[in-house]
Amino acid sequence: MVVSGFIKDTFAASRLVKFSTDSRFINVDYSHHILLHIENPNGFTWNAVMRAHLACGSSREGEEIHTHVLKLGFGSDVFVLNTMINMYFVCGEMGNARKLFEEGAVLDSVSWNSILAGYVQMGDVEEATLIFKRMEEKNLIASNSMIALLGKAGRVGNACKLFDEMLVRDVVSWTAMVSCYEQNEMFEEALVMFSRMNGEGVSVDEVVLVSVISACSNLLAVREGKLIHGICIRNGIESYVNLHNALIHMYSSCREINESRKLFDSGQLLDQISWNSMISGYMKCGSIEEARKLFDSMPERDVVSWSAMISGYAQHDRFVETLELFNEMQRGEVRPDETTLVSVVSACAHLVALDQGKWTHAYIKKNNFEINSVLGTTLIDMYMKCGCVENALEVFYGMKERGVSSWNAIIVGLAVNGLVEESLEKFSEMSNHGVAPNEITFMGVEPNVKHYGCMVDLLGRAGLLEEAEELIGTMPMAPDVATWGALLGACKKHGDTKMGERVGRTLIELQPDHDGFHVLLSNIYASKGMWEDVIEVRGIMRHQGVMKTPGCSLIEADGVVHEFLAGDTAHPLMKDIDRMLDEVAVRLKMHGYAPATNEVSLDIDEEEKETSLYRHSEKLAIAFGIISIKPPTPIRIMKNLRICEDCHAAAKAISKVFEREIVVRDRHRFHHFRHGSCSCKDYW
DNA sequence: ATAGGGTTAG
Repeated sequence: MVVSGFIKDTFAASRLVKFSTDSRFINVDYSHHILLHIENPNGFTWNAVMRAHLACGSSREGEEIHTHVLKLGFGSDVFVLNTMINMYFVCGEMGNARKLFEEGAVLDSVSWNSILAGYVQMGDVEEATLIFKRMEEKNLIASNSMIALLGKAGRVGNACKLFDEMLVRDVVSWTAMVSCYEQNEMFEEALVMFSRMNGEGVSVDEVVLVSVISACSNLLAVREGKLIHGICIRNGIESYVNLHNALIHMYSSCREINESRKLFDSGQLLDQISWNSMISGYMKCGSIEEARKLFDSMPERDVVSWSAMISGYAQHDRFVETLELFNEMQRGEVRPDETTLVSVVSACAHLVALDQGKWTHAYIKKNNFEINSVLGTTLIDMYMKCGCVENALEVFYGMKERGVSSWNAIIVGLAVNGLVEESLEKFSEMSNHGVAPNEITFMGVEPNVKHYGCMVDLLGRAGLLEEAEELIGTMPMAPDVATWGALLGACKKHGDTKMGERVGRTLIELQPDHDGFHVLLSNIYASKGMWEDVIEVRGIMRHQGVMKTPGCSLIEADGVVHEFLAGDTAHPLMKDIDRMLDEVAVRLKMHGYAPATNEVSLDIDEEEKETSLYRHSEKLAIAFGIISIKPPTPIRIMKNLRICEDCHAAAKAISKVFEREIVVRDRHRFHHFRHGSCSCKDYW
């Protein structure tokens, strides 16, 4: 369209500008061109021009026009003002937008909504909330956008409250709530919200349907999915392509891949996402060959199509095909991206294909791919599985951002490669970096609350009491008695009365009938001369009828199981055992081992301490073992509790001096003592 | 005329 001469009709000119911005041929220059030919541009015109700048995101030229607008006196046109606010925040200049807003002589509800929308789009909850609070009239649009913002910020409670307080709600308000739940992985609540919405007779649209179908996919709720599919059909919007794709995805997530295929075959409107969804659907359902057929027949393959196939092969342990397809991909036009490479590196890790792995790493570096948290973690895993600790560390140190998985990969990898100390070092480094460990951090096998217990114990023994307590605070499950017990023991050992008291009281609450914790707490008080507290704890014990159960060890000799209790003298061979204990003491002393007289026993009363030091059940059992179990059979002792520290020292000494192998099994693991050392160095 | 909600593929 050519504009010649001046346009007298301002309205027509403005429409022309608007056309240039609304049409697909957004063109700032063209709108300027028209502007030059307009005799009397009005607010409408300037607004249209501002919109052109808004659409192009060119704030510098926008500012020029802004100045011009002010000069001509259109600064007080509220439409122009609002569009300028909008333009500035689209260009990321909230400062300018805010300045306009605060200085604006005429503000209407749209101005308020616009400035609010700016902060909402930036995700700035604090500023948005301030603006929202300042609004005299909390209109529908502002409330809706606040709900969406709160949802994205994870503040579900605040979003609900706002929603409940609204006097008028429309489909957008409900959609904001549905998606608020969804984004916070509260999928059931999202469905409930949708059915409440239906109950109130609010008419649905494709936006809310797409959102709620996604909730069904996540819940694998195919029954509800089908109901919603029916709603789509009744509303005549089932062929809306996004909705169509969401349904295809929903059915394949629920393993009804044939339903997906029906939709796929019936769809007049298929896009790239439809094809890719179908392929990944087949992969998810294990129909690898069907996925391949579809892939081979695709009119156009993008990086997602390739990645879907490559990662599908990797997820089904078809690693050779993973690498083959990746090689085929490189012969074509489509470039892989970070996600593709994760699958490839992961396949290398499983195949322990170090050469291909190294090649892929080099490829990543050469092509300047960003080694993000996921890709870096996969590389670390690959190198660790191949035993290349140095390469893994190099990747680790080169990473900009490290998630908890990255730390896990390095901690577990080091441990698996036998570098236990380095692994533990990384563990404490992880805490220093403010990354909370998860279950996997505590080894690749059977991660559970016990691993926390071990780690708390380990940290506690090293005197890192605060770290140990912090670790308990980050546990994803409720800390059990053993975990708190480990920390209490550490408090006792390192003389932290304050923490010990806190932990001891927690424990007593948790398990009021446990004898050991009462005694331990009372011992902690006793060691600090806090006699009144000692008396109180002893009083609680008496009051609750808590009896101290003695420690117990079992040992088998000639097919007979012998039981020893701490302080127990009932065994028929007790005289021999006593004699042997004396001999043990003498021989140990001869070899320079000091008798453990200054060790305070953890589970024995103060007054019993003197007499029972050598009557710990394990020590009795060891003495008995030396008498009854002929070498070279190891002396095998079973403890139903954790073996205590002075016993451990004794076992080490005895294994050396008496040249006997001793195996103690507590409820966590086996402890082997040979030639004066223990197998589990990491533990003690 | 200007302001609000969403999702689907690796």
